[in-house]
Amino acid sequence: MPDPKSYYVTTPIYYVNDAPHIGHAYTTVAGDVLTRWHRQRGDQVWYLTGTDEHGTKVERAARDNGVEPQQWCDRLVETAWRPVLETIDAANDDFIRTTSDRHKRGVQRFWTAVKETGNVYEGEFTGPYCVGCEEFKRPGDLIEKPDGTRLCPVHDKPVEDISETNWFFRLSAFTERLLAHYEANPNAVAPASARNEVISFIKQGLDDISMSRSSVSWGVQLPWDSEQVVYVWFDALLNYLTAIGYGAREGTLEARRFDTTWPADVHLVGKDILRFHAVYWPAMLMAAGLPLPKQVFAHGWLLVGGEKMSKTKLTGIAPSRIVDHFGSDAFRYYFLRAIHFGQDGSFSWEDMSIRYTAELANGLGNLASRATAMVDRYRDGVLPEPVAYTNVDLALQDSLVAAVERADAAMDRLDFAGALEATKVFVDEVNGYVTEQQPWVLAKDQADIDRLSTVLYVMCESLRALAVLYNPFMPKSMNELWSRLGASDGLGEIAEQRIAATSRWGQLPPGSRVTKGDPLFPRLAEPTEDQAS
RNA sequence: GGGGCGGUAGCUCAGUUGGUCAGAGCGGCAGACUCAUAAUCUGACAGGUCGUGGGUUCGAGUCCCACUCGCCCUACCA
Repeated sequence: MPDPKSYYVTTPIYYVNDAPHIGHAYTTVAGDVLTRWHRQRGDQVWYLTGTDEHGTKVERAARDNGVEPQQWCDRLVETAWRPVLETIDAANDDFIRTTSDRHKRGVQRFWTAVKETGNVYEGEFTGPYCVGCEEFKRPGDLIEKPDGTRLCPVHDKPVEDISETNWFFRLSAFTERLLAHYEANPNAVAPASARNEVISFIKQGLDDISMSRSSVSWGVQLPWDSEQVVYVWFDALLNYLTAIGYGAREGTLEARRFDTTWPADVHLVGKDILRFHAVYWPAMLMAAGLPLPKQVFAHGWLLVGGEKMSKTKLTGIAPSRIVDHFGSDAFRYYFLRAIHFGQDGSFSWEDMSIRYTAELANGLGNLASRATAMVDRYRDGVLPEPVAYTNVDLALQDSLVAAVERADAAMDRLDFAGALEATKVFVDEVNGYVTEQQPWVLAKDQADIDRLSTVLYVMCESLRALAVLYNPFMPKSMNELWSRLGASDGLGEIAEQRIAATSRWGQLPPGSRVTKGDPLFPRLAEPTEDQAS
């Protein structure tokens, strides 16, 4: 029997030379939540992230610091990039580095194969070149003087048009096929705004694009031309293939992985690199005769003070700054809850603080406290058996069914905010239920003992479902909640709970040991000026 | 220059194919309650000429045109 196809999600590989900021973490968290959700659907999942390590900037930075580029990359990966994954609690299955042997081999195989199809040819590249930067500039970056001369924005000196002999990828040959692909697969680029942008770009007509550089040395050498390296994008994009065993010998474990993993189900990308993923990348795959990714999803920017974060403006915020204060779960929750995936969203400490307090501390966390404290106080921590469900109880169960359906449907659209909204509605309903049923009043009258049992059970069983639904978003605290409910004895690990079964009522076994503890999401002091600056 | 997206209550934003669509959350105001993290719940409370100006239509945040403001892409920053 063939292995099932894995649900394969990727993040962009991050450029090592940048300092990791919450924008990078945002993408990684989204992929992590998505894959955890799919694991709880029972899917086979493969989640990939990694680093992009080639190019002039890296080489120059290494030399400036007096080390070899490889050492420079090793250091950045180990001290900066891998730790971020820990910080945000990402459970990626693999981490690909473009300087790894498996990647470089794969890149060379890929381009050799494409060259054999006739889609790579030798040509002349001409562009504005800045001697100071030692690199070609993008025409749009140049400062145009009234007399027509163009200046490098960095060195404020005139650029000159320089030609070099490069190898070109015959992108133009794929224009029609790309359009046909996107017409036949409207979800292949999402959201709709991104699709529009891609399609109108393709319709303008595509030019062949240079896929090698002779002026750069820190890169993957062309197998057929030792003077040139692969242009970084046409090296970097291939990580999605090389990481899962592209080009491995048939019969090997790697080859099997490739067969059961490719094509990717979702490439998560920032909207700035949409074109590479939705135009060049599928064209490359077409040239190589490989299946196309099912979807490229372009998310928006995190804005700070209304502006895109940037290193040069020093508005980049390290994930640990936020995680140290709020914790990784709140980090994961906040960015996916407050911002509609696909759109830009503003981050501010104040907004995060407000939402944390309202939704996690006062909403979900407090609900958990009320439930566990009452079972502890009224029943010595032993979950009672429900006696008779009233219409109110049954209505709440219906609400749960609706919440699970809404959340699961939202996740299909990568609508994280929608999934969290649907779940939060249920939290509010349970809080309302508790207030109306007044178990503290029932506890005062022996005649209400059965009713109290039922209400307490409904509260805890509701929390059981909430823990499952929130687990992909907030694995640490939901695991804690799971154990406070005493759920693992009867139900097993929380990560093993299936989304589809979440709304089936009555899973938490009566008799479970319920324990109260410190608040799941303690109220926090306002972030200090120092933290917020 | 070309292309794309956005401008809806004080704040952050939802609003499928045009007709209870003028909404949610937060904040504000009023009340209830005390199990809980000074948390929770209720309100048939307050708050918007849905960027501007035209147009199509019996009827438009919702379609068309123009304008304006903001953001993004246009060969290596999520």
